Amino acid sequence: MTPGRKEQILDAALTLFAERGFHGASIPELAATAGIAPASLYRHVESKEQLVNEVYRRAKALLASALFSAVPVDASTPLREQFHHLWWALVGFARREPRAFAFLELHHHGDYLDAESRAVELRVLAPIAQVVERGRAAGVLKAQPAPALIVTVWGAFVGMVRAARAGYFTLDDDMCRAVEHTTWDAIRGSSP
Amino acid sequence: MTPGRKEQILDAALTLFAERGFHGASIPELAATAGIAPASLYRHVESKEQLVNEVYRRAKALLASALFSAVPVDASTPLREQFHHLWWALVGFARREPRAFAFLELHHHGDYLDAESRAVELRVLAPIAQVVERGRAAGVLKAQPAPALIVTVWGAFVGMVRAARAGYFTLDDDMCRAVEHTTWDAIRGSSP
Amino acid sequence: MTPGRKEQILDAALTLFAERGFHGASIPELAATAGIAPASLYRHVESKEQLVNEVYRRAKALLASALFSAVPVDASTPLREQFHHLWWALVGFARREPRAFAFLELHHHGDYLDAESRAVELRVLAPIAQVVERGRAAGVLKAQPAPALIVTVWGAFVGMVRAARAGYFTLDDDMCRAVEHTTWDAIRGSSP
Amino acid sequence: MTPGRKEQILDAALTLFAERGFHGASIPELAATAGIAPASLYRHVESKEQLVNEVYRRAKALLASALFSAVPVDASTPLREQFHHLWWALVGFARREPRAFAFLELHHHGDYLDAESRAVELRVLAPIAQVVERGRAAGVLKAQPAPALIVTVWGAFVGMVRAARAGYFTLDDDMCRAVEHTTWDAIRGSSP
DNA sequence: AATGAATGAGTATTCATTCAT
DNA sequence: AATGAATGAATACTCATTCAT
Repeated sequence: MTPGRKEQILDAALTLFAERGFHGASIPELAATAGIAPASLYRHVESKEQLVNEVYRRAKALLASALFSAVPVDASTPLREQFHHLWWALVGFARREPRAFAFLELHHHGDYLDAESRAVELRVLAPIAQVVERGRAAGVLKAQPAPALIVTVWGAFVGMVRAARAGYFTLDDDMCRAVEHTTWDAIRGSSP
Repeated sequence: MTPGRKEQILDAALTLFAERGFHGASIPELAATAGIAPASLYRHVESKEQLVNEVYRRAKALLASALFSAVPVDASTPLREQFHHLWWALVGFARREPRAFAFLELHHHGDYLDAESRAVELRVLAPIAQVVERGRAAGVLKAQPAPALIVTVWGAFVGMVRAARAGYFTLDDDMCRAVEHTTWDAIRGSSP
Repeated sequence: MTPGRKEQILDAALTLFAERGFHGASIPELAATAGIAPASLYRHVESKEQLVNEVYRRAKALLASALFSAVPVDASTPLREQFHHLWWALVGFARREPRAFAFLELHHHGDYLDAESRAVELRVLAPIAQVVERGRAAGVLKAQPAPALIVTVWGAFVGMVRAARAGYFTLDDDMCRAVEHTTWDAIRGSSP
Repeated sequence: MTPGRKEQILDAALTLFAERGFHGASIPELAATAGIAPASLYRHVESKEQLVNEVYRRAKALLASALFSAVPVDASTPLREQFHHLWWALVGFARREPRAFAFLELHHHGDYLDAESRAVELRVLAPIAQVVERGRAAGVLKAQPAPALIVTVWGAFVGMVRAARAGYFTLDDDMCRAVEHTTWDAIRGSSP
């Protein structure tokens, strides 16, 4: 009946799983956070495992759409600019959906994730990989293996968000710009 | 009597906690992995919480010693060289103690960590911070805020190790060298 | 649903706690006696400690009501008659609720009793104390300190019930009358 | 070796069993209180059950000897005087061995007591019964059934000690005398 | 659609006891 | 004689899940 019930459940699950992990969040807690009885939860969800997987796919989809929307259809856009779009798309995501971001970080492993959930993993980095490949081909990026470049970008970004969440600093524009700068220098080629 | 009992337990705990997290690893499993009965575990450990904390402190100590040993006493060493030492000390640690590395990544949050365990957190990054500060002062590194530089280095490193663990590539010398390269370019100053 | 569930549990607890004491009665036993699964017990009770305390308060309330109902509102009733009422009210209680009586005897100490439970203790002897005080004031009872009189009455009564329970005799009217007689002589003044 | 070892154990057991009951006192606690290791306890004692039984018999023996010594060999002693001896022998025991007294009260039931322990029960009240019987025969005591008289005396005494232990008053000479007085009046015949 | 009641399987932890030293 | 180490069985309690209503 209540149209948002499922939404409430997924939202509660996102929060609790992100905070305490899969095994640390119990069904009674999840139900209580969602404002319903434990038994009622099973009207909307098949099992705890199915629930994490659903949350996982949602979070990934959110991240993926943030990323895809950042890569311009027009391939002629200068790479530096593309990188800039990508970077701030990521920042936007981390700011808008901090719980989803934290959840994804904590759950990209785990026996409880099914095959389909794991599959999403790779697809998500595709936009980054695509930009990188194009840049390498055009000689604008370093000649290093693509994975080295990707890992540097993604790692620096995650490190920045984590540090902010841990309280070392706030995720303000200045900081994001600073790390965008270091990260771009990390991957760009040496030619002017 | 068996001198290695405690060691066995801490070892088993390191493995299981790293693989499944605190709540995902049960006492029966921990005991079985250590090759003893659940009840026997309590002759060596006060509680499950005390056990994670002990494992946590050990892992941090291992990481800390790897880092400290990498910073040369002689401050006149060129910074690029210092960075090189640091980088490969980290690589050495991640290779030698992959479980400790994974454990630390997964457990730097968590209600079950006591005050003392959390305190170690900051002390560990001190050597990196120290090198970075010196470099900034000398104009060898970028003028960006130190945290931005540190986060880039540490993030890229963690990203690399994680990606390797996830199976995207192996943590071989070539890959480590490649990311060392990108990372150095990320933080070094623009002067020749 | 089953409306008597809680009742069944409290009843089972009364029996087992009275027979074996708090530590001697286990949750599985309590649940089995109540005809439910151990886990189900916790839908009705918060913890074992809360359960004893609930049983304790119920038993005390039963005893208290038996006693209060025995003291006539009309203070002009001759004291011998009042004592008679009191005595047979006690006998009635011990006969009707032998388990409650046994339980109270065994549990008026114990760390597991909370502050509120202990508080009931004193209130219960109030009716006896009241009768005794009135009698002393009127010179119908001995001039001995009230506690000496109260303790004699209550002690003789408890002794009688205990001996009956131990099988030395049955708690029949003759025996109760006999001890009523001795006890009255114990406290009554020497005047005709 | 240490000659008093067994004594220490029995003493610790007396204390703990009296305070917390059989099931409430654990072997580790008993051993700790006795100042030895749990395993060492089993050098001196066969099992926890055997230990309670041993403590039980000791306590009963202590009480029995207090009572027996109070009944004068000379049967011609006036009964009031004999009662007086008996009463103060009991008082002496309750004061000298408060733990033994408390222990006996708490443990005269219990599955863990073996046949022999239970047997002691009856023998102990024999001296009281003997005095009572003699008094009834001589017409100095009430004509009520002997058990009624015994139960009154013993019950009032136990009630007094319990109340003192519960903190309602101290077991001083005045109080003991007062209750001796009420109790004697309870059982003595009506003749001058 | 929602839930109170119920429970088998599991949780961390303790206990009484044995045994090698 | 004494004990550290070990453990099977038990303890109080929680969980994920089902089902009747």
